[in-house]
Amino acid sequence: MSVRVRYAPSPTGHLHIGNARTALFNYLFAKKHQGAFIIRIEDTDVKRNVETGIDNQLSLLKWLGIDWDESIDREGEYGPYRQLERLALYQDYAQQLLDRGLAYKCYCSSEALEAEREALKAKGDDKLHYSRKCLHAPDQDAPHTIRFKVPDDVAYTFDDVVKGSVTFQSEAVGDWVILKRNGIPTYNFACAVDDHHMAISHVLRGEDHITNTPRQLMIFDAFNWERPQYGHMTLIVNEHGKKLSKRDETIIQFIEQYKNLGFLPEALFNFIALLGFSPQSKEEVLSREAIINLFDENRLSSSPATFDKDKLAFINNRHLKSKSLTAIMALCLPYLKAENIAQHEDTSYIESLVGVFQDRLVYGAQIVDLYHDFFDEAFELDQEALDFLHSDEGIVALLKHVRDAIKETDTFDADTLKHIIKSSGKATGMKGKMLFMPVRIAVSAKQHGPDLPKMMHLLGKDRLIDRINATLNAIA
RNA sequence: GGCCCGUUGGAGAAGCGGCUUAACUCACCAGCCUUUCACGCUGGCAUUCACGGGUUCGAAUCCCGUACGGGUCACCA
Repeated sequence: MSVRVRYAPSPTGHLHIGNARTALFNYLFAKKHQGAFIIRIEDTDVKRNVETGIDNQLSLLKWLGIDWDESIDREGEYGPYRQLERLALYQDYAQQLLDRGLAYKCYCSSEALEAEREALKAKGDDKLHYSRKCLHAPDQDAPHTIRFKVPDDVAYTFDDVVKGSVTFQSEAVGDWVILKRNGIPTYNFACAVDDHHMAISHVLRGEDHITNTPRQLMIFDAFNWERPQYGHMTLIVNEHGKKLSKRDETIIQFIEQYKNLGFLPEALFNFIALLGFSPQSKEEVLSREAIINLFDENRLSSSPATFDKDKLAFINNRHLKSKSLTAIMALCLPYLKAENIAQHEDTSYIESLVGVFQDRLVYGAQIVDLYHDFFDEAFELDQEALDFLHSDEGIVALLKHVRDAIKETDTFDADTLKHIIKSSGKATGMKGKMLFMPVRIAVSAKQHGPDLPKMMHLLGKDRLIDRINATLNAIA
């Protein structure tokens, strides 16, 4: 049987990191097994469908570098790929179950069901299952749902690709709705019918779906269809071990936000691939090709994957470093323009600026923060900096020498500035750290930063002189 | 509460009964390099795998129990 996997998003909003991960692993699985990757749109919750939801998600998947073989924009022989266009199919199967006595019509109102559940809860009942009140109800011409009649005493066992053997007893599941009052199937029913009809061989999805699996198996068994193989990928959790919630503001969770911040798609691809999967490799910074080659579903982790922001930063930084200066300039330019820090014409300025920060840049938009950190007018020496400046008698003379040399120079570039620092050192007897560090502090107020002469060049002559004077005043 | 799943260093994470005196990565620290900073390179960083029992010649690895954490129980997907 050929490998066919699917990613089944609902068009309810933006591409979440967890969904991107599901899509990515299915894509990798298909690549590895020379199978087909299908995207099926699960739009059965008509109230929540968002008009542009799907186009937006698909374009972001493409941006990440995830491609598919069949979907709404690439019809294969298993279409349509949108569930609302397949309603007749589900209705037909629901009718078959009805005819065979494996399902029944339920005339209970939502309110009545809600009350029933509340009552059970109040009684302390563990199961909260539907009472089967309508199991033998006479056929009526009234609005109804169709419920699947869950068989008694059946153990649903499946060999999960990541969890191993998992069993659910049928008693754990109440008679569940397969067709809603509006004639649209519920998720579990549509999903099972489509997985069969689209010849899906493997279902890789998040662990939050694991309790849905017995319901879907019931449908496969009822029609005697061959079950696909399931694999439930571990949840992505935050640093406190909680499932990533879309409301959690401490973690950026939507792919679009990363794109807007100037993260690299290949870095995100890399990072997401490491969420619940660990390649047999000493290296964690990997290209898409390397990840495709290294992917192995047997190395999917069964313990929760922690979303590690530091790791993301590291990975993106490393991918960024391997880029050409031109590429990084292109990445940073929009942010610099938006802040009026630079314009298209200033290529040599942008080149110097980006070049100076290239090593430490984590994402494109960060260039603005780095710029402000080092070039803003605000210039304040903290206690640690002052202590350092007071640590040697010769520092005042050194700074004065540097300042005067800057004043007098006609050429103003990084090489000249480097030369000025060196000759000031010679003239005042300062060297090594005691030469560079006072100058660094006097022009940036910081003890860490980019290459000193280059940074000084970017600061400009006037600002250098002002800052050195301010420093001299501060330590006088 | 029922049912499912998980628990390895400051952080991520390998390991699937002897090759583990627990890989690799991040962070951190030290040294080298650079007349500074950063990059880079080298080295250091868990006598121990939630806890308690058991199986075994041998357990982080298997079994049972406890604790803790999480997921799920819709006419949502």
